[in-house]
Amino acid sequence: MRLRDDWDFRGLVHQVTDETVLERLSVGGVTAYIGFDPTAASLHLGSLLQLCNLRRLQMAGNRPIALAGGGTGMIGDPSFKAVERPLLTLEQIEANVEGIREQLTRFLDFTPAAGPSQALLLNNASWLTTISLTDFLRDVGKHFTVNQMVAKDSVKSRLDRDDVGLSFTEFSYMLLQAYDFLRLNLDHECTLQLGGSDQWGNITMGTELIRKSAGRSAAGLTSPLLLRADGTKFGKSESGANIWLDAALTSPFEMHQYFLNTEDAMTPMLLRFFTFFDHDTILDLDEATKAAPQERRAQRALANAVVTLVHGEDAASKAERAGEALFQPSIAELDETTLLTIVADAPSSTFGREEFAAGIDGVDLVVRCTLAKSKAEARRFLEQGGVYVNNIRLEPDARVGLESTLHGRYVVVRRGRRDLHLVVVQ
RNA sequence: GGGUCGGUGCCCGAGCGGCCAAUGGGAUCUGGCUGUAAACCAGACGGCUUUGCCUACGGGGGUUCAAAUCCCUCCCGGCCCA
Repeated sequence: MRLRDDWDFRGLVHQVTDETVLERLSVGGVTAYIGFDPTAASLHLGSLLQLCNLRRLQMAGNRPIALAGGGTGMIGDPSFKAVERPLLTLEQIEANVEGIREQLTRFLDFTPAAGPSQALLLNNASWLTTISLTDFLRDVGKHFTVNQMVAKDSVKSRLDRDDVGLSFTEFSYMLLQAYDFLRLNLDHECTLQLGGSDQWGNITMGTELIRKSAGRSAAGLTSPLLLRADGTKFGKSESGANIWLDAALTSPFEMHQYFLNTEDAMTPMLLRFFTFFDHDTILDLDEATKAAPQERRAQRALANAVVTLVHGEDAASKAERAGEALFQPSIAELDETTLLTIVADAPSSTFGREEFAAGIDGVDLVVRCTLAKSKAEARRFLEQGGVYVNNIRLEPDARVGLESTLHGRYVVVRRGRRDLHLVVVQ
């Protein structure tokens, strides 16, 4: 399968600077890069598409470069951002880059075994923090006019607003990213930059700089922005939190559940973006959703594929089994080992046997399990019928005691559809 | 530095002396229907020792029986001028 046909099928291409890009990628031997912002110590689902794209590139015989934005992270990309962002400290950024490095290795082959398509991880701090201001203004700034910079869609909305402004610092960001591309082009023969469609403006600044200052040609390719059917941004949990790739921040179980709950309309797109299934498999799954949506075969395949990719096969099958058992009332009939496997990812807390024997008030139980932020909230959940003990709804004024324990010491407390907590009585 | 407009709960935004824990929208949460979806419907949405009390409308101070609302001052932001 040629990369070009594959990417067309999957709808991975939004814009390209020229039509030869996909052709060259299909042949192989191209060095291409994507930048990752070290705004946190872990990447989240927002970066998943770009990670997959780099992986696809490499599989087709090209060399991927993951560029950690240790230098640009100090400035902050204003593209399509509504407000100025707080600056991160150098120490924060360095720590974040370290965390991200680890995650990239799951997607890309950084070993010499990959030969000419061996992946590289670079940090733009190495050149951005050492170039002098005057050099930068002469060598980079001179090639652009403020007129064109102001006209960029990515900053236009900020300039048009009358309640917030755009600092010079953030405004300069696009020049830094352009310079990154130039450096990679000169030092690593990198001729292509990929990104989300919001990066188009920054990418073309780079290709322009390379043409003007080095007289070389370079290209850009953007992927569509991931939107949910209702137009909102993809990749946040129900509570608005990010779904992280770090298992310590988002358990494999949560991630699995997230994809399992994908609405039908989104599933075909996510299968194309985030899995490496062949086209027939994908078309079959599309068909399965139409024929028997309640079975959610496509969602299951998607969830398993993504969790396997990010956390490995073991974690994926564990997450799947946990989900199956969790929503059955038969939880009380599970043997101890199975039960513990299922709730392994859930947060847990320990209660003393004596206090538990006396019976715990429902409100206290929910608060101590951190399933509610306050007693008022806990009361609300109870009154609304949103608290379950061992999958059985807990009445508002009920107490929970030893008779509720499974195997003499476990109680599975659930808040709402899918917020779990394991109580261990000691 | 000068002028001017503004800073309200997660976000947007109304209120402009008491009827304000603060209209409305969004987000979120819980429930219902379903398929552990989507859409839709209903309810909730600062805290507590919960018919009451406490904390909150950028910070501090003041006027008043009473302030998110008036005054002073400081901080922060937008725009214009220098």
